[in-house]
Amino acid sequence: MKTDLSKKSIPGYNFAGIEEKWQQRWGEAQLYRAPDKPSADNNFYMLVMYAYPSGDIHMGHFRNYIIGDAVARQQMMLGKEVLHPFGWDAFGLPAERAAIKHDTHPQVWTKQNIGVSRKTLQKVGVSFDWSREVDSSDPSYYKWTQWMFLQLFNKGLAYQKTGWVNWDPVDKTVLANEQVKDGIAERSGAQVEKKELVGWYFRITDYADRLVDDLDTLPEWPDNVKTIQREWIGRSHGLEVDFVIEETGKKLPIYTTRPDTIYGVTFMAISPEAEILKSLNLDSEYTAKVAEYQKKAATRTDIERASLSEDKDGVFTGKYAINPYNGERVQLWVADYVLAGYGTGAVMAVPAHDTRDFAFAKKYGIPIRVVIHPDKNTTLDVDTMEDAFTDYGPMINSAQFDGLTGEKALDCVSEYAEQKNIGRRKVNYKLKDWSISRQRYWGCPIPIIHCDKCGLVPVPESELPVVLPRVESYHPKGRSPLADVPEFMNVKCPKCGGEAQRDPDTMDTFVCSSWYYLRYIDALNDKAPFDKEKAAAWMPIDLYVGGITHATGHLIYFRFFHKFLHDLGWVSTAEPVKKLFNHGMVSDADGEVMSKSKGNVVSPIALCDERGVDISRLGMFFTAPSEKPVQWSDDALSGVEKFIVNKLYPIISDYRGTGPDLKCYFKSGSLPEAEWSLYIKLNQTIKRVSESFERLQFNTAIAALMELVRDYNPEVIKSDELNDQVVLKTIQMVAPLAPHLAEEMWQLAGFEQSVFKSTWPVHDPDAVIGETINIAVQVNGKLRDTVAVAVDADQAVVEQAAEASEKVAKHTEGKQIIKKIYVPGRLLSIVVKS
RNA sequence: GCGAGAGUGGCGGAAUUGGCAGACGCGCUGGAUUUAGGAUCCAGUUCCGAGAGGAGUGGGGGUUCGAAUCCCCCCUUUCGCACCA
Repeated sequence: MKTDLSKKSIPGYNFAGIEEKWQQRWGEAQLYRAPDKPSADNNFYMLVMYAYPSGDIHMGHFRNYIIGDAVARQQMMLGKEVLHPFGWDAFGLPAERAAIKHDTHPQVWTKQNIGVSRKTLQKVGVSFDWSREVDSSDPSYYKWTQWMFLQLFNKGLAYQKTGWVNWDPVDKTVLANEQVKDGIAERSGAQVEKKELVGWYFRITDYADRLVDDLDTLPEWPDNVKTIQREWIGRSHGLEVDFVIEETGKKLPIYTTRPDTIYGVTFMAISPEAEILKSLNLDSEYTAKVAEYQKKAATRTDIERASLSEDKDGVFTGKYAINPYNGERVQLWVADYVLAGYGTGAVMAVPAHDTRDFAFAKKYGIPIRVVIHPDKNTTLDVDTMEDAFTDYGPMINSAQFDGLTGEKALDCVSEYAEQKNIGRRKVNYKLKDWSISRQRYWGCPIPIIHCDKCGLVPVPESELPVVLPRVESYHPKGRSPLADVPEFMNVKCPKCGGEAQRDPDTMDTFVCSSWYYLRYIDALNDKAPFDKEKAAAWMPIDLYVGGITHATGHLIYFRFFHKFLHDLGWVSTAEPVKKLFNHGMVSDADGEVMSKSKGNVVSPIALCDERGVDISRLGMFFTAPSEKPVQWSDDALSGVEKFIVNKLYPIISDYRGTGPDLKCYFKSGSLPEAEWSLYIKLNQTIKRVSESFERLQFNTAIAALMELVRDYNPEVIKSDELNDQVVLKTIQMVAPLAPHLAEEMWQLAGFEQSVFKSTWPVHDPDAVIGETINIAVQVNGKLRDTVAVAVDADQAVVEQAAEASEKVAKHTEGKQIIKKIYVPGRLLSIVVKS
């Protein structure tokens, strides 16, 4: 791929040589090395999600990282001190699985992959500061993950409990709710089972309110992510009402968001897993039936339960509960449409005003009582109702509350409960505490010691890290492989010195990724996870680029960690990230997600070897705006390849060597027309490209550069200064997108310093509009002609020009002109009466 | 089912706030050069029409001098949530 540049002694475009040369020089010059402690107001923290080292990076990573790279490089040119680090999310199940498959050790496998992936990233010229690289599976890192755990433990935010968990029967481990979708484990694809198990949890629910409320302080986060997080946290305001079990007088609290329907309760329903069920003392004729039902419910997965939503079933317990509002006695049922983990695990059932309760009541012939009407003049008839009426409306059949509606009704009914001490207002969340125990080997050990005498004892900070022992066998057995390693398990209790045992579980890898962005700031610190002052200077992250898949997982977890660290005084900001950007996914030409099993993976490294890094980058940028999904096809490269090889690179041979002052603007009238219009084109391009960068829409930036290069014709340019400004500023604008090429051209132009040390061009505000402009002329809203007028022409001049147009006259002749609307610089709209 | 977004040429996509729809690129057509063309250059390329002209941003209605852009209804599609009481 040589270009003939015979007119001057400029070598052809040899991308391989250029890439190698500059990657080496940039490395030597430590171009990407971020200052240890930046000035507080002139820094930019550019973060991309760190990578799971599975083999090599793929096109999705490539896209993600070149977006971040373009921003980082432009920020350098804007004079910012830039932190652009990278690292490895190195613990986790896939490493274990792959290691088992290849009969190697997870650590070996992981380190190998890190080596390969790092090399690829360096090869594609991403401007990471590798001196800050982190590896979450390295003791120097996970020492501090354990430290984080201990901080949470000390504040009572890390705790152990027995609970119903999501059990992955394939990977044989517990999963967090965030790792299960539609009852299917995200990683293994297995149907998740319910299991009652002891495990560690983080009390993220303590932060639920702040996690919701502070979303309002993030204007630069995409709305969809904020909405997803709000719904995931699922805050609702309601009332907890104490119903009473008739026989025993024991309280049976339920949670409702519709206190205004409380007089419509005709039965109660309890989840088969609910604790209260055990204390009911069922009569013998019901015990077996209920037990059988519980058993059946336990074998059903969540999806099965949900898919049966049309057909609700349950069993009567033989017991009754009393509604504290009206003293009514209602049947108590067990039904698996009631979730054990939400509210109190029991609900008041109002068939007339809840679809689920309605279906259930219909099935079992339970009475339905209407207590809300759509409005004052419409009444509902129980006999003809086909579905529940779930909207708000005036209360009826509700004693003293009759006539109240909506907000007011909720208020009064709640108020009454609190006065009579039969209930209390309550806020509930769908968000559950974060389950972090994993019964697997390849993870961060939990720094807790179990002592018969002292209970749960944290490992003293001075003894961190608790090192993950190197073991031969780590096959999943359903309990942690570490439990079978006595050298690891058996320790002395740090408190009493007696025999004690370590915790055999390892942590969810999302714990590791909840604070990695802070470690980058001070990656080599062995006295603390990071230095507070350095963090205060760099934080918050100015831009975080990643895929949307993390909206309910990582992006909630790490906000939680950050807030916790904020409370401890370790970080100065309440939120970690100022601007979040989700790039679109990369799929193959048929729209299929690229995966090894499908064999449709396009390797960025192969692409870059074949076509060159800069062409590959430009191809990816040009094919779609960054937020949209891309169906990758090599066809996307042909346009940008021609542009680079035939158009852009050769302009360096037109450089005349004046070394112009790039800050110097030309004055209107100082250049002949052709040159002035090129000067305007240059400045329009600078403006468009700069704006495109702000929106991360590199496709339009490239389009603008293509236009500029197309319009650039050195033969008609007499001013060497202008000519050279165009050449140099074009190189600068293309530099963040095609760094090697730009750097090479910059050097050929005679510069000794890197183009990334040069200053990003600023458009001349007096030169973005030409001397004459075209004004559109509409008649009755239809475009009839355009007229060219001087840029400073007033309405009268434009009207005159419009009148002179035959095309316009054709539509206005003999008609009465009602009005004329003039939009300065854009159009003239003439309204006529026909 | 609920919620949010999207729908523009053969294709990827442009069009800050309502103001010349289709920038830029791919593909395609014609031409030039060439032994050759999967190279390069020039011209053309939304649709209908020979032309004048007309239609046109998923479909239908509306607001406006003017709508891809705002409002209402419908269709399609992507994503999220999915018994949360």
